[in-house]
Amino acid sequence: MARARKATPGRTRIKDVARRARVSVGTVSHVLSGRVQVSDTLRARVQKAVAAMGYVPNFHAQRLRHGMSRVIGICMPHTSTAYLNLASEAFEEVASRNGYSVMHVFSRHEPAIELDRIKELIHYRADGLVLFPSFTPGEALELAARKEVPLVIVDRPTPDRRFDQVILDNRGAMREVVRRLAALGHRRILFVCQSTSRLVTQHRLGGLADACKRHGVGSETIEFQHDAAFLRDELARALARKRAPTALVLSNSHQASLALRLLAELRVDCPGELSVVAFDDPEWSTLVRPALSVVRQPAVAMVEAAWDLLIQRINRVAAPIRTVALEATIEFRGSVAGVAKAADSRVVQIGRPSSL
Amino acid sequence: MARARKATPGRTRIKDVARRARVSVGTVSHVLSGRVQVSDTLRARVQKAVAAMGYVPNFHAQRLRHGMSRVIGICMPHTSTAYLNLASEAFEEVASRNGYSVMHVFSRHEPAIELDRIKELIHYRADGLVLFPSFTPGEALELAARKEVPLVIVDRPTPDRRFDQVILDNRGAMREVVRRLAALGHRRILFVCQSTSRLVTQHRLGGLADACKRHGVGSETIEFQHDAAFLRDELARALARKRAPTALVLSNSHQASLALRLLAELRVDCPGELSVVAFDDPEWSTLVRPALSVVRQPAVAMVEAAWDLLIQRINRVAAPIRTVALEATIEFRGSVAGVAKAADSRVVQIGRPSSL
DNA sequence: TTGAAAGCGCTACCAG
DNA sequence: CTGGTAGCGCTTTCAA
Repeated sequence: MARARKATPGRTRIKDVARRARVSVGTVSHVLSGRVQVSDTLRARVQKAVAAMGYVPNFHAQRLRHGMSRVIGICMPHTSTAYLNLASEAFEEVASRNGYSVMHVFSRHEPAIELDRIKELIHYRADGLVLFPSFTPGEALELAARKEVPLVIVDRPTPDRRFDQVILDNRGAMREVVRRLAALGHRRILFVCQSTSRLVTQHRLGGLADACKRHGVGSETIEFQHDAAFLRDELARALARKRAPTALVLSNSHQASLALRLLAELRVDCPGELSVVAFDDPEWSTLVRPALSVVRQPAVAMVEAAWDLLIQRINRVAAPIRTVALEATIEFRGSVAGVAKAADSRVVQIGRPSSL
Repeated sequence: MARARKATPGRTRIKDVARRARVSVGTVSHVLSGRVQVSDTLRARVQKAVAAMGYVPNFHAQRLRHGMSRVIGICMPHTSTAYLNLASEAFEEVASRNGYSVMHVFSRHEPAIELDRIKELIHYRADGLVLFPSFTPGEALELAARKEVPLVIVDRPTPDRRFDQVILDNRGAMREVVRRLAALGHRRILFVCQSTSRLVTQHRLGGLADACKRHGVGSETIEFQHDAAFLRDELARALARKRAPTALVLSNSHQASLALRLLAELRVDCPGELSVVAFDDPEWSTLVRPALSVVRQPAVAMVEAAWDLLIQRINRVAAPIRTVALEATIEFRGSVAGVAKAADSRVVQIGRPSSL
């Protein structure tokens, strides 16, 4: 390693192509970019040389030259849910279709890692950023704002007025869930959430309150801070009561899988005694019996909306900060049953029979 | 857009830092890299300026200068299985720990997309590539070989002697599965695979044959080419026979979920009539009843092995081409039961009782 | 210890 | 239409 590697060894440079085609580097560049007319003769020569040598322009030189990287950074907690998966693939797809590449990083729900990864993305000079934020993305957002990197927040509503956002219409989704449960005769709904301090939870609670009032349904909330034992006890307590809830709404698939386990332990019959609905749409929702009823986020549509917003920012389209809220798809399956009006708390199977 | 954007607007350059610190750009660079001694006075001035201006070096300029990108590309079919997820996150983690960034692309099992993505990665001048190959990664591999980009193949054994590989010890895993089934009294095993032409299937078939011979077990194979109806018929036929198989081994979680459905349709009792084991370890394996028995790939270890191999290639460590085969973890759960010796095909529950 | 300057590979300007 | 060349921001050599 005598002196700094002269060029990347073995890779052809534009100069080599030019020499071989007996033209100037400028001409090669013109042919390649197509932005300047070149005579057929020379163009043919250049193209032959390019093909023969398998020439691929040096990305870093190109980017250094014109300031944009044509790379979009995307940061999400992980990809171990169907939803994030779908989002991640859809994003790669739309980016690729538009001539962009994607740089993908994971924050693992850790604000510190998130900040670190966003830094990395900025360092790499991503033209724009898509962030599925952690619970406290403050620093990362601050950084993006300071660096003036276009960024759009997806998935988790965030109280930050500097960035475009794409979120689920949580309030509307919750209203609709309650409406449909009420229509099935449910009159007491139990809602489990991580923490009421989150904006997403507040939106859902808002929808819950709205709809409960309208349909004459009672509701209660368990704030479950990752504490399985606590959830178990609260669940047991709520269900043991005289006028126990007949429907349970869970905030995500993790809670759903936990709750299903707990209900089994507690020997609570689902949907006989308790109907269950969960936000998120885990892969296994149709594999368990009874099949889990879900509130599904429109992952692809959300990502496409995010793309549009981001591209506009990147292209410096003047526009006020926007928040796009998309509608959820609600799918009631075996885990939800109707409650007979007459005999209070008597439950009637409504999903298709458990043919598995 | 009068003339080509002069520099990235708003971003500080090393020149600005130098001016502010009243030193030359060389000195700033020296301070930043730490590779050249700088007096305390100047170093302090530079550091202050850097901090004050929030200076971050231009990545592309750095890379252009010294030829390596410190970016590793990773290409996998998707991330919608727990295994690929884990692998993807583990890889990001190990890369980050080693000062590399990861560029993540998905091939969707399409050789054409795979080739395209690998091209992209090479275009970005990734220092190295990790490939979870499609079934026919030939062209992509050819490209990497031609461009002399270090690449390691992970997950799916590939008949290509130019690259390091990290794979599961499929032969060993299959042997062990059979050994354990045999120990439980199973004497006829049914193996379902996608296509016997695949190397991974051949390895597994090899292990199956070995172990069947050793333990006096009979085996048969269904080659299932994504044809659910065909699988259903074959399954029905096999199970209707006089000496029907008592254990079913599936090649992946997709097959597993399909097979579970089909067995239910066919009213086959699992594990009563048929024990079921699947390669892969889907998230839902412990959520279904009976819990699915699995052969789990050591995702993290595989990725770490891949990293080591790759880094050595990147650093031009001379070494012969290596294939690292790692051991699987086999977990028998409710879906596997013992077969009583006396009454042929009489099955005994051995998993923990179906508490759910 | 410091600074000046060459040059990484490319694009785009401008002169011919 | 074509070619020469400046310069993107940085690192590293070399001379002071």
